[in-house]
Amino acid sequence: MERQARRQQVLQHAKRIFARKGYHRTNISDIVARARIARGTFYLYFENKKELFEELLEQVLGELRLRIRRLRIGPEEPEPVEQLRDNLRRVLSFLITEWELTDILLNHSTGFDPELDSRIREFYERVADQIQRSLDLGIQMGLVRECDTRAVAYCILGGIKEVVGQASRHRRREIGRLAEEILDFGLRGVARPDLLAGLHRTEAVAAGASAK
Amino acid sequence: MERQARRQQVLQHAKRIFARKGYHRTNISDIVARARIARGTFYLYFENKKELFEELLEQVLGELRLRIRRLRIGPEEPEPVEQLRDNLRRVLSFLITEWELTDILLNHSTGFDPELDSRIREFYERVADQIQRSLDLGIQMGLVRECDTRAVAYCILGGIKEVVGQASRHRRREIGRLAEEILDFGLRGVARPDLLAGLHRTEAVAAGASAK
Amino acid sequence: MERQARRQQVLQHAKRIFARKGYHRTNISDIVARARIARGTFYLYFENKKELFEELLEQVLGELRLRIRRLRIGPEEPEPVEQLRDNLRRVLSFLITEWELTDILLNHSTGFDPELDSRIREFYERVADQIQRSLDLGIQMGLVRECDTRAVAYCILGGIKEVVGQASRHRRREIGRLAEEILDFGLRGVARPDLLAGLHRTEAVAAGASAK
Amino acid sequence: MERQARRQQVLQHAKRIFARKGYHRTNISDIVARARIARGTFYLYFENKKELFEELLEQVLGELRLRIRRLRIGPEEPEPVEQLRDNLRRVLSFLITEWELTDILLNHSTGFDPELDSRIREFYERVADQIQRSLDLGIQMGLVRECDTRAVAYCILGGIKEVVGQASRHRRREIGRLAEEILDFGLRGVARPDLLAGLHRTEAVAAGASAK
DNA sequence: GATGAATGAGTCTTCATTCAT
DNA sequence: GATGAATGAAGACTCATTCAT
Repeated sequence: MERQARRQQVLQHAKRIFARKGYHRTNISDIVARARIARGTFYLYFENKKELFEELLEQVLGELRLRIRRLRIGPEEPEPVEQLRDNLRRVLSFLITEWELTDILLNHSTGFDPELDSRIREFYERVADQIQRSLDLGIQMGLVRECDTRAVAYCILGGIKEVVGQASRHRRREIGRLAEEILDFGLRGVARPDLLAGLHRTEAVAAGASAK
Repeated sequence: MERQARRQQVLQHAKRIFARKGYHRTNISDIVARARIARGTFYLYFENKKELFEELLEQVLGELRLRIRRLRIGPEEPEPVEQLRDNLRRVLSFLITEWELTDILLNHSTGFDPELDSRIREFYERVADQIQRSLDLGIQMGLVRECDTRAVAYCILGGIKEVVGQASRHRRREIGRLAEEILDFGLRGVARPDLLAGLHRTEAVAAGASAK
Repeated sequence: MERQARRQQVLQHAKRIFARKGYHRTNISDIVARARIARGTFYLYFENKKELFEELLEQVLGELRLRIRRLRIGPEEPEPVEQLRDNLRRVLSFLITEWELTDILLNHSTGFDPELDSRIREFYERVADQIQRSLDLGIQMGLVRECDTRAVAYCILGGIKEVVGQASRHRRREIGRLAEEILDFGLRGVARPDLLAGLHRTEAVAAGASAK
Repeated sequence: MERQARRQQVLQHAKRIFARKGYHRTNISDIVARARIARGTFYLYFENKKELFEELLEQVLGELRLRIRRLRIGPEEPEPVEQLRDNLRRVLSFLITEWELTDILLNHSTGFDPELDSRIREFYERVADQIQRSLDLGIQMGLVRECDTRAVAYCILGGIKEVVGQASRHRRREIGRLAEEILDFGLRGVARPDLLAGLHRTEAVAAGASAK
């Protein structure tokens, strides 16, 4: 446990530096200087630089996986739109709190190790899958218009990534509003037009959705 | 002129390698081996590795700048939506043809040099600006619903990036359809709901738009 | 005394590891893990790694010194050949029992510390001296033919080292026979030819020798 | 070829240092300083330190293999003893000229790499095999007494190693005499006693041998 | 202009030893 | 006495860049 505490301490320091300088420009010297430990101490807790980095990456990916929940359908369950909103809020609030990790994930995690690259790619694929499934479901339920759900899923995923990236860069904190904005944009982008007519903002969609 | 030809030749080879291995894992040896020139020769044409990379980057950014045109409003000009569609098609067709450059831009260009990072960021900011301006204009013209145009601009930008990234990775070639899908999604996401009612797909929006 | 017991315990464990991996590839971690003590504890009992090694080395050298006795000449003393045989048996039986130490001495003790190197060299010189003295004595006594006794002493020493090395490597246990074989070979190599004529095997030499 | 020359130059310098300090205490800095090349240059010619060392080792082993020839029997061939003498002389003269390599082989080549260790062991096994075969042949021809030819082969091999080691250490140059002394000792050690009677020194043996 | 051998600063990593608890 | 976490000096290796030919 003590060991874990130490690891965490080093991880926290490393996180900051990686976020600022990226993987390659960060060297062991930077990390140990910042963490105020000796060179050798680092290697007591981590195999090497790459392992440390991977651990940070797994941290973000793990947290994100936890926060993205499948849509559940049932009488007891909240409206789909509500569930989407919750997902989005959970993800955004985590990413904006852990903006260093976000930055690492979005900007510094790619291109130096084929294995890591594919791990990240896979993660995004998984998320895109989930979005796509939701869209397909929406179509079945008559809430979503016909479209190339794969392409649209990527559009949505990309939109989220970009907004989050921007928000984390500028340390924006109005998560609620951002989530709403993204959701609104996304839902309108995919909703069946007749459900949107004459309505204003998201409530409209939600209302349309709840009209079943 | 001969000089330029030589530079281009080396750039082409480097492009491939950077796309496959990224900046750091690509070394001068790789490049000169592939370009069949001597190590020293490389430095006759390029200041250093970074300069070569920057040049490739400028190449994409330049091409993209050329292909993204401001919306022009006037009696002679095509419909705004048409102009957007043209922009999107020009960009996509370039990115998918030059998928190596796309890959470099989207996956390998960040995190190893602060200056490059900010150059890229700036480019994206500029694009986001343009999208935002279009949205603001749309609002003025009564075509676009009220929204946080900055956030939505990032959503749109991100969506395009992600779809393009996916497409370039899998060498997709159905640019026209992809452009349509993105456009459709984006327009619906921002259009005034009343303009969408009862309509199907993009033609609806276009119609609404032309109805002024 | 307790202290000595602890030292011995550690030494025994270290002995095994040194024999298997040699000085450089054996690290303190190996030793303390095997001896089930803490890293720091090691340094309570030994100055450092080198000292531990030296102690093992002194152990072999000391034992060998004890087991190699000078030839004594006198009416009460056994025949010279008998004394040689006893020396050889004592040495071989020790080396083969303590095959790890043997391995350390013969294969891993050289080349990493000038001081140790010269200590070992000196030991061998001393042994070579003793052999040479025996040969000189043999010449005086008319038992040994004229020869470069130094060179021959080295031959004998080298022969013993090699046979022992082989035997220890393969855990051979037929010490008596090996001793006999070496003795036989060595004695024949140095005996005055006229004493060997018409005789068979070592008994012959022994007989010739006892014939004075 | 130029490349080979350079390698050789570095090898020569490294040879000296390895002979003086052994493998582990020799570091790349020592070698490049001595060879007056840059750190990186070293790695243009050698994979790493170990590879360089192996090359030196292969050099000695290769040369020795060349110099140790099988006994050939036939009417045109020199006497077996003469062939042995030639082998011994060729080996000794090489080892004493290349005393650094000899030193490396005999004193510094063991215990830091399992693979190298076994390569050297194999070499010696091969030599021991050859000696043993000669002895077996000698027994068939009635020149050599019955004995444990394996053990005796090791005695002879060890004797040679020790004498050579001593000679190389003190830069002895009287190869001819040393060879004679070793040969004399060895032959007497193995010859059938009846062939030795009444004879003096090696000529006796040679004569006995040629008497068939 | 072209070449490619040479350079050496920069990094990671290991491991014997120390020392606060 | 015992512990084992921490230390940091030492050393191997890489690779962008230079320069004599």
